[in-house]
Amino acid sequence: MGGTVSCPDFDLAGTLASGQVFRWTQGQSPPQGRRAGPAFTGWIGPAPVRIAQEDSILSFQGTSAQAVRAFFSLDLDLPAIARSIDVDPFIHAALQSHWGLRVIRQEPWESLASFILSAFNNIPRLTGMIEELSVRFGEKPDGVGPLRGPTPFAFPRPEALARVSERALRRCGLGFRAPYLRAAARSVAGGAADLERWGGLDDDALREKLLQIPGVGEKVVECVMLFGYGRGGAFPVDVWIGRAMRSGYFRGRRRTDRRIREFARRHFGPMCGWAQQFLYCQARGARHRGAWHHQGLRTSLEAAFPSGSIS
DNA sequence: ACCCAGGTGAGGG
DNA sequence: CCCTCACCTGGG
Repeated sequence: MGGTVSCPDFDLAGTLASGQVFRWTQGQSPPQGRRAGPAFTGWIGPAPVRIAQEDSILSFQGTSAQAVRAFFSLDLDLPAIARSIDVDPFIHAALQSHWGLRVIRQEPWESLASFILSAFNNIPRLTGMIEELSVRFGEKPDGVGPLRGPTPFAFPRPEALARVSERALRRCGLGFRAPYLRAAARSVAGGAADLERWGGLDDDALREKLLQIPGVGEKVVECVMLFGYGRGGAFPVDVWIGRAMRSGYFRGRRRTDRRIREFARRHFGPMCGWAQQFLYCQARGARHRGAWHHQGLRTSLEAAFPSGSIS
């Protein structure tokens, strides 16, 4: 299966690099075509996929156009979302710098597991852990031929991980996260956590349910809601967003994550999760450009968020 | 060698 | 509620 889909207001490379998903890699050779961008390989649900962008056209192999659209939220109107969250100079700058960024919708289980593993971790290591788990416990779909990515193994199903000992999980480098992931897998596999059915719940009910899963706290809940269930009103506050928000909206003063989240929901409205993604990339971009290594935190954030503070 | 990382859960104020 | 702290490892 393969084909093309139209993708206005979309930045494939930027979206895949924005810390929402951890199993996509840039392929070696761009597909034929003068203005084609690099090809990426990864997974959309159970299917290994290869995909490349040329202007406003996405060409892909391995899955359906509908799956591609859903995965990258191409069915949503980014300009409309942007207008709704474009309420101050900080977010405005972030929207401009990262135009085309979209919130990805991946499977709730993979999202849940990935963000459980993100605790007190860094992205390179997290990526390695997920890779290791997939190689050892993921299924290999039949007929993985021409579009084989880095790993011909799917992300492990909860049933598979539920059978694995904590010790074996630790051997994948999970450290103290091993019992958390194991407990979550057992909870899902055993039916106590019915991720599929929970898709029908409203935000508050879903939040409450997810929070009961072992190893899942407020931050992970928001990530799963945003990246796994497509809930635009979720607002994960990680260290990067925390810094950015304190700097931009609270004059650098301490605020609890909860307060930051509540402020963001009021301030940005029902699609605040998208604002989060843009601000996250903006804050992280400042670090990648070296700002935080060579200057103080405050000054670098001012570089990342060029206007004066509000609120 | 040394520091630190996209958090959670437990304990106490 | 809010604050503090320990926590497995391996990238940088």
